[in-house]
This record gives sequence, structure tokens and C-alpha cells, in this order.
Amino acid sequence: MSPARTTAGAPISSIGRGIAVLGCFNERRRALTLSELSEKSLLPMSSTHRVVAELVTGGFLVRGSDRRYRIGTRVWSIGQLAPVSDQLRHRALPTLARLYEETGENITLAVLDRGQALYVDRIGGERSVHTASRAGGHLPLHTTGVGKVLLAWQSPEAIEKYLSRPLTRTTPYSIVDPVKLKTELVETKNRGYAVARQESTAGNGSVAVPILRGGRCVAAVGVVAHLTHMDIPRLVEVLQQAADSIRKELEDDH
Amino acid sequence: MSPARTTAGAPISSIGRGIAVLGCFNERRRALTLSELSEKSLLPMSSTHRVVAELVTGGFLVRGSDRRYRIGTRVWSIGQLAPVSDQLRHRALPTLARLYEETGENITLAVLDRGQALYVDRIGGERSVHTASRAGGHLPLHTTGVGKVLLAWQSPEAIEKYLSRPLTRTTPYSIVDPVKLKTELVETKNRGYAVARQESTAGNGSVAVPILRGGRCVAAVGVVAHLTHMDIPRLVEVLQQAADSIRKELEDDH
DNA sequence: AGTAGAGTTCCGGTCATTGGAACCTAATTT
DNA sequence: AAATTAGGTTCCAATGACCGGAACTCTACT
Repeated sequence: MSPARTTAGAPISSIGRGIAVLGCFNERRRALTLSELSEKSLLPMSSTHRVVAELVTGGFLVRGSDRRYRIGTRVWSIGQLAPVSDQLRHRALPTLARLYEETGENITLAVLDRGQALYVDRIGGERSVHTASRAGGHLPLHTTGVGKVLLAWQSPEAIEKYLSRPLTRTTPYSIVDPVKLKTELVETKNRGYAVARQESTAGNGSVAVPILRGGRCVAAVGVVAHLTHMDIPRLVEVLQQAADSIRKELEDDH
Repeated sequence: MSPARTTAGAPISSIGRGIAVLGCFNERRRALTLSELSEKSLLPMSSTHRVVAELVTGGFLVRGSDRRYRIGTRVWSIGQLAPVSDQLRHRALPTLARLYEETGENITLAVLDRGQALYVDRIGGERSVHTASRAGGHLPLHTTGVGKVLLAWQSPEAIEKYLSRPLTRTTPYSIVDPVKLKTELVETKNRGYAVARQESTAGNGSVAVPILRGGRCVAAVGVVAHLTHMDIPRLVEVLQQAADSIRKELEDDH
């Protein structure tokens, strides 16, 4: 029959297919049927069936009583060994908790991952506003404080590359003009912190600062709050202290 | 050339090989070289090289500047979608935090996973003793409080199956005699809680209770403390309250 | 310069993988 | 109750992706 390359545009290895199936899951879709997986992974039903069966055997997928597939415990378990969880998340946690105590607002920690802001941790939610970010979730780089920070400290080439692709509009306030965004990024890097106003969620704003190691921005810490609550100078101060504290924590060993 | 089945005993699919490589990583070995992966996965170097390259392309592995491979951010990200993290962990967290406030000791939450106790969460460590358990890590079922609970509430057949295989000895106090362990499990289920005394770590003991849903034990909550600090009746009381609280939390929506 | 070890590339043979088609099952409609 | 639909599973012939031994390159250490 036709080779693997016919279905999708490029040839995909067996392992690539497995990853493609696992990649169909996201925060909105945590339980998928075989048909849904077939549709989203762009694989034929019979191939999806086989791949899924192999992933189930390996503990990477589980089939619920509702006939839907979910990410298996084993993926979570192995994922705990990723440096982002093992090194960054665990070391930053106490500082983030302190930051939450000081501000009473949502605290987020994010890293750059595959062209998006990956939320490594999020503390808060009870006393503060509801946010779109969730630990493990991705958001665009240009609509949030932490995203702008992560992008602004990238190399000029990487920034240009990001600007060359169309910028998604999440809210009416999202900056989707590459020229305006570039100005915003330059300003962000110059002053040392980023601000976003209703660019990701209506009514919410965010302030974020980089965690720098050897000139590289390895992560960003941010505060998400109701736009009217935001005392930017004060938030920047506590955030910079926190970023410094996390940086030192990361330096301690290794 | 010889087929896939020659190297290992049974034939392994390509996806199975990928999972085998990812499975080489654990808490003790978070950064592995290609040779180490080849040795541990039982795959030839050239095959390992190809599989690893595919996993790197998919974002499931990353190669550090030290030429060692680590679990990629993407595995962590996808793993966050697993029910164990998404449902159990997040819902139980506030209760576990409260339990920690009340006792000042290490609090653990574990589920049964592949014949071992999988530690879903662990709170404490500053005021209390140092423990072997870590979120994402596995420990044997017969050497810890949570493990005994998870095993005791299994079906008689599952218990027999576990007892039929040799029981690992972690400390001189570990129960490795199947007959003794069986008695211990019956007693555990009758009284509703499990106790372990230096069976996993010297000097430490643990008490644990089940979180039951529809007669099934879906998880276990436990306290790990210095043997001399353990006020068992009091710990059982607060643990049972906590288990009840988590059970209600899980019932709330689906 | 020499050596050892780790990592990478090459390549022919072959069998695991592939996907269309047929089949089965459960749910919904007529 | 029969018919229909959708979702899921099994079958199977064809084939090219995968396999791993061997050769090669690179790095580190003597």
C-alpha cells in the first residue's frame, strides 16, 4: 500500500506517529475517542488504532470506562524527571509562594517552549482573578507579560522569525501588528520588565520580569491581576527581588 | 538482518522501543548518554541512536551541552494532562497542605501504578524527616504505609499475584515473608489503616489510610515521621478526616 | 602521535508496518 | 422491530521504513 508519507505531507516515523497521537491532547481535550484521535493526528483509523494500542501497552495512554483515551500515569511520572520540573519548578516554588503571600495575586512562572510560553507553575486563584494560564499549558508569546519577557530576551533573529508569522489575536487589545510589537519588545528589554493590559484576558493585566543566567533568559516570573489593582512599580520591585532569589537558588548547585 | 525480536526476548514495536528508551530514566538517572541508553534499553547502539533522534525531534528528549540526554519539556507538559495530576493531585492539594499544617510531618499521596506505589504528591520535608519518596517516584507496595493500603484493598487474586513474586528487602525490617505480609494486609484492611516501621527507611515509620470510592481504593494518604514521634491514634484520626475530605472533593464533579 | 571510547553514518535485506476494505457492535432513527 | 449510522476492530497483501552489523569520525586522554 501507500507509504507513510501519503497521509500527511512529510514522512513520519513510527515514533513520530506515537508522539503525534499524544500531542492531540491538550487542556481543553483531555479525553479523546479513537475517531477524534484519528482526525486530529491525521492518521487513518486503522493506523491510529494500532498506534493507540501500542501506547496503551506502554502505559502512555489509558482507556476509560467511557471508551475515551486519556494520558497515562506513566507519562506524568516520566515527565517529573524533566529539568523544567526537577530543577526550575521545585527550586522556584518557595519563592513563588512568598510572592503570592506578598501580593495576594496570581503568580506565574514560564519558560520558552516550542515558540510559546509554557507555564511551569501558577500559584493563586483564590484571592485573585481567574487566569487562562495553567501549569503545563501554553500561551502565545505576545499576549502576556511572561511571554513578552521570554521573547524580548531572545536573539534578534529569533524575534524576527516570530514576528514574520501572523500574530494571533486573543482579545481586541492583543498586539497583532509586528511593528508595534517590536517596539514593545525593545521597550520591554530596556526597562527590564514587561506589561500586558487585557491582551490575553479581558479585565486582566500582567507584569513580568526575566530570570537571567549568563545573559540568557531562562524563565520569566509574572503577576496576573485585575487591571485596576495593578500597582506596577511595586510589583516590578517585588518581582525583581523574586527573580534574583530564584536565580541564586538555581546557581547554588550546578 | 535479524528482526527486532533478536535483541530482546520478545518482539518490540517501534513505539515500544521509544517508550523503552524513555523508561531508562528515573530519579537516580535523569541525564543519560547514548551508550547508557543503549545498554539500559537493550537496543543496539545504532538503533538507539535512531530512536533517540526521533524522540529529540518530537521534543520528548533533549540533548544537553554535556552530551547527555534528558526528558524533554514536552513530556512534562503532556503529563500534566494525566488524570492523576489533573484530577487527583490538584483536588487533594489543599487538604494535604492542611494535613501538613496539623501534623508538621511529611504527607504523601500515592496511587497504585504498575505494581508499585506511585507518589503523586509529597508535602513537607523542612520540619520533618527526610523520606525516600518523591512526587513521580515509585516505591514497593510492601514497605510503606501507603503501599500496604493500596495492596490491602486490591482483589484477593491481585494480592496473591503480588505475594507470588519475591518481595524486595529495603531495610532489615522489611517484611519479605509472603505469609507474614498476607497477615499484615488482612489486619490492615480490618482496622482501616496501615502502619510501617522502618520497613522503607531506617528510623522512619508511616501511617496511611485509603481513599475509597465505590468500594475501590483509588489512592492512599499517609504520614511519614520519625518512629518516636508517631502518635498513631491521632494520626489515624486526622488522616481519616483528610481522606474523607479528598473523597468528597473528588465526588464534587464527576 | 597513538589509543580508546563514544558517537555517527552507511547500506543491503527483510519483515514489521501500513492503510484500504470488510466486518462487527452499539446507539439512534424510522 | 428493522434500518441506518457512526464508531470501532480485524484482516491482509504489498512494500518501503526499519533493522543492526560494519565502517567511519570525533573527542579525550595518555
